Amino acid sequence: MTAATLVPVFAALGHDTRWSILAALGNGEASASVLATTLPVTRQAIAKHLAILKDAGLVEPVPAGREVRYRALGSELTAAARRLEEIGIAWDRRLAEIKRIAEEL
Amino acid sequence: MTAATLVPVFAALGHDTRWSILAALGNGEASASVLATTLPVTRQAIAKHLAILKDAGLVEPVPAGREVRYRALGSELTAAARRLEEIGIAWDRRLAEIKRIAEEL
DNA sequence: TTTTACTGCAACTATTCGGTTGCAATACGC
DNA sequence: GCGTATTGCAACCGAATAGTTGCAGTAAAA
Repeated sequence: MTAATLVPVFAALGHDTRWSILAALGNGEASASVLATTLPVTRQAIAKHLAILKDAGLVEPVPAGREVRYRALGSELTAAARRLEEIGIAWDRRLAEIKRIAEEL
Repeated sequence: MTAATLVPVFAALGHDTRWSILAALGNGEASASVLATTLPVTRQAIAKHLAILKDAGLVEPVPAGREVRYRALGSELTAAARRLEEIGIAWDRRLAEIKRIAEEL
């Protein structure tokens, strides 16, 4: 996972409504119409969010008869998490190094 | 780290310019003015991004004489990464469970 | 003390984003 | 075949966002 693919993932995760959608999909696949019955926005708004989530690779369409269900994909999430953790550890390691040098003086 | 504090972190990470700033800070503390010499936006734009990053807890101001340097904090990043990984694993576990049930039929 | 460099605040602009309504197309159920 | 439910597309609107310029305040340096 490169940085170019990482940023859209975080952008997708940076909105409450999309977390609501992801949380709902955590209980199993659902179509935009079904999601619209429980969430306080219209089906079209949900469809847009699903497109964003799909482009980020966080969600996968599952055609089921005349409707299109969506499934939450955890793999992309864990991949992003790994990258995030690496970067965070690198920063803190640098901070610790600077602190160590400062205390030596 | 609760979901309410998690979403702003991802929103902050969902923009290229802010990643450029974070990458620059990864090489050590820097002020908005210094960052503006290398990045292709004005100091004021960088100052706004730094405020967003600070609110998300990703960055910390370090007053140094008449200037204000900023330091990248890895701790918030790793905390967010842990949460993300948990959620991703939970989703994939559910997917595997569904697949198992489907194969039993 | 005067100059200089750096920060902070405010106003303004253009674009993106989240959301809505309306309509066309299509595939299922009776 | 006919009605109905479901998706997809396009236009539109208001609010938020990313960016700019300009100016005032302030602290270091000469």
